[in-house]
Amino acid sequence: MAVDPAMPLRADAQRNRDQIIAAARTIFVGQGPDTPMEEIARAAGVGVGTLYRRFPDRETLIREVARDNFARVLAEARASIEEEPTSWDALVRFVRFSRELRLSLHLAVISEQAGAIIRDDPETERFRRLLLIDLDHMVKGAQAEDRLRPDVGTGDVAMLFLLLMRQLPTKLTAIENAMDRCLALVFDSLRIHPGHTPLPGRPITHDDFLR
Amino acid sequence: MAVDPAMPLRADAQRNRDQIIAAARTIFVGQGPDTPMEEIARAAGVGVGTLYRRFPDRETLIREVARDNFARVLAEARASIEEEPTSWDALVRFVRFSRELRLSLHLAVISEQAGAIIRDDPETERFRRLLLIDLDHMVKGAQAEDRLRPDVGTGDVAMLFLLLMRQLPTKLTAIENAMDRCLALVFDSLRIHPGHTPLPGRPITHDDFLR
Amino acid sequence: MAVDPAMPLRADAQRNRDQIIAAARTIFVGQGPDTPMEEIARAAGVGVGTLYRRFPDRETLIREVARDNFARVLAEARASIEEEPTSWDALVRFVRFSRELRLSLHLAVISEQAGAIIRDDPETERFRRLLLIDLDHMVKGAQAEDRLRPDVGTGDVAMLFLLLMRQLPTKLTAIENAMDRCLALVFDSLRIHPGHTPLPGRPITHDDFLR
Amino acid sequence: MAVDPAMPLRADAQRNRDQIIAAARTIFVGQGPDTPMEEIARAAGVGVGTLYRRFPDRETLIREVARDNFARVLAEARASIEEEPTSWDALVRFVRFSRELRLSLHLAVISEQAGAIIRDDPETERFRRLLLIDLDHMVKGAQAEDRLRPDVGTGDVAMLFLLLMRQLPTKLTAIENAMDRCLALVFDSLRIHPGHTPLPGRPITHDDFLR
DNA sequence: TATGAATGAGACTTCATTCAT
DNA sequence: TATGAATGAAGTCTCATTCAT
Repeated sequence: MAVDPAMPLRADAQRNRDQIIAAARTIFVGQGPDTPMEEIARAAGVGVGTLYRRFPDRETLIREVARDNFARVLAEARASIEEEPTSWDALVRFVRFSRELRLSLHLAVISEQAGAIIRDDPETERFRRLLLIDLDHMVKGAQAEDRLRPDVGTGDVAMLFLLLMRQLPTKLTAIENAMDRCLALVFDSLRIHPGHTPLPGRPITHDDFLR
Repeated sequence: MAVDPAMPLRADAQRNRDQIIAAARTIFVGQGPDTPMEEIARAAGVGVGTLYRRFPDRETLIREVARDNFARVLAEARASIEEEPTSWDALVRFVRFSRELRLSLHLAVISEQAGAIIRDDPETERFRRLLLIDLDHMVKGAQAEDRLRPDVGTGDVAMLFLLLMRQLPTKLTAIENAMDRCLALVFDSLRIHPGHTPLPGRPITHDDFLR
Repeated sequence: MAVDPAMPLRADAQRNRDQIIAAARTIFVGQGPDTPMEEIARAAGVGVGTLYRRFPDRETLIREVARDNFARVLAEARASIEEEPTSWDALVRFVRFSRELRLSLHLAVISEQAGAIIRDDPETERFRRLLLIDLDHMVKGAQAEDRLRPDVGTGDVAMLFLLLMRQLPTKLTAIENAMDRCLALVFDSLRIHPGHTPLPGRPITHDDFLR
Repeated sequence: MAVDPAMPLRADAQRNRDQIIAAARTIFVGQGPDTPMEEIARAAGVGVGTLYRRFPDRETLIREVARDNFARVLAEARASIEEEPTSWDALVRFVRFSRELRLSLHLAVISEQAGAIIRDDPETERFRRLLLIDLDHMVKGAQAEDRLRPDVGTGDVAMLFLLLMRQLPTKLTAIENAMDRCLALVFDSLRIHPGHTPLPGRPITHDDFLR
């Protein structure tokens, strides 16, 4: 009766699972992680029973959606590193395009409960570590390239972009270019240039972020 | 049954009202606007009945908390303008210290429902306009002082700080100085200095923000 | 603290009491006996506190309104007997004009709870007995006058008019003459005339109605 | 979430639905339409959840019970017409046996709210029209048979029986034959006989009843 | 004494989860 | 196995009654 996680799902079951995750992602973004399970099931085109067979409770569903999302972000990070000519470029691309990140962050922030679920999940934790390693790679690389100011740490960058990933009210999103300009400004502050002011304290490092 | 807003409340009723708003503020920050009304009442030291007599439904409570909060932020903006020697200093102080703003933003973002309530409230809308006028004043002033780069508009600044006001997971908040460093970085990007890169598009103005 | 029923109320207190009964009567007719006490108080132009000082609970209020109403009906019955030339005329007038009766009946029927309160009240019971005596007087008199068919008892008449007293939906009330025609028809059936069909069973008497 | 009325219910669901309607009918008659939903559910042998799945709110439940009841009354009217030898007999049978009617009427009268629900329901309106057509048929037929006095309209008859359908306090119901005698009296007034008094106004017709 | 504020029990309704078909 | 029906706990809100001003 219990589902053996080792055995791969039958094709149709896998399709169901994917539909549910996709539907849940969309709905979580639009209405938050408290949306009735029945509504999620409906959006996925399955009955609640099927939803519960795949994900025994809401907690599990949230966790799986978060994992799935983190995996996509990680893939994007890796693609950026591999495909861009410099670390700085990789960093810029990664931040610019990883709007995907938003969902995980959104989930992690929007509800105490969902946040706790995500924080406590070892699998997500693993993704986070890997992601931070990649980010660290980009940051250190960009500093070696003399593009990124040397007095910031990977943690500083992570935190800054965490803030920038915020979901904004729909109305503001509509303002043309607004988000691009914000990113440009922030990148400008990270870029090496004469006359930048010293930052308080010490750099926040990669390690500071792992508890 | 309806509460006549014109007539001032009896002393004890006013005290209760204040306690409820204070309790709701705290709880909304910690657990979001979906917290059971009973819990809010308990935190305020009153019965649910009293909570409902003062605020006929959750919507009203959220709206009132948001109004109260916006009023505080506005007061801080004015104090900054009046008490700081330069517009740039006023801007820095306002952003640094207006952590209060966080709550309204949090509420406006954390739940579609709460966001809609706040957006649709004409009183909050009024606060928003006034606040934006003050911000406009600071921005224009700081540009006249040659401290703020001239290619940003009030809307750019508003948006940037909106993003930075984000509520972060508790763990990150704990990292010493992290937030200060982020703010410093962003201010650095706003400050006039040689070699800053041009921004895409045109400045987002004060007006862009008012729909 | 308890109210001594013997001591007559002060003038203003008596006025309050009357206002409350009048307001309650109107509201009970319009919205039934479950209307919030606060609304009744408002309609009477007093605070709830005052309402409760006069009538310790809803049950008491319902009882008092019913008593008041029965007293009016009884007065009408007596006036009919005294002022009309024949018993038959008295009966017709009493039934035609005692629309007041409707409220008590309405109350007694509209809610199980209100009905029980009224039935269990010895004072109302007393009124009922007196009223039935008067009705008996009219019925017997009208039979002696050879106007009312002899095979009906006072109980038959009471029951018939009880049914006719029914509160009708507003729409129907609006139909011109409709109620008058119904009453005329029924009176026609009571009047002595040739060829009326025998009734089943035995006459329902005055006593049948007193349990 | 919404129930598609087109698709027939699963066998068990239909059984539950029927039980709920039956239980609600009984309880509405006994205690009025304000009885706690939980009590209705208990009487039907289901959980509240089931009750709400089938009838999203009290309003819907009241409406459905009323529809069901009207449908039964209509069926009785038709059976009377088809099975009785004369229109007069049909009318007598219909009125005598349609005690079912009582519930709808009771509901329509006992509470302003319930009355409004029923009046506003187009389906019930439809039943009402059909019923009135059948009644019209009986009345006109009985007049053609020279059994029913010619100076009454279908509306008069409807109104008279509406009044007679009233729910009486339990105690009175217990009086043997009492109701039969009332009906007999009223039928007597409708029957053609010498010496009946003229009625005021003009006959209330079928059309008067349809607004 | 009159007022209207506070209380809390209880009714309504929703939805996570389980279970019969 | 997929479905959607049933359940009941939990949250929202109302209102009878009590109590402070």
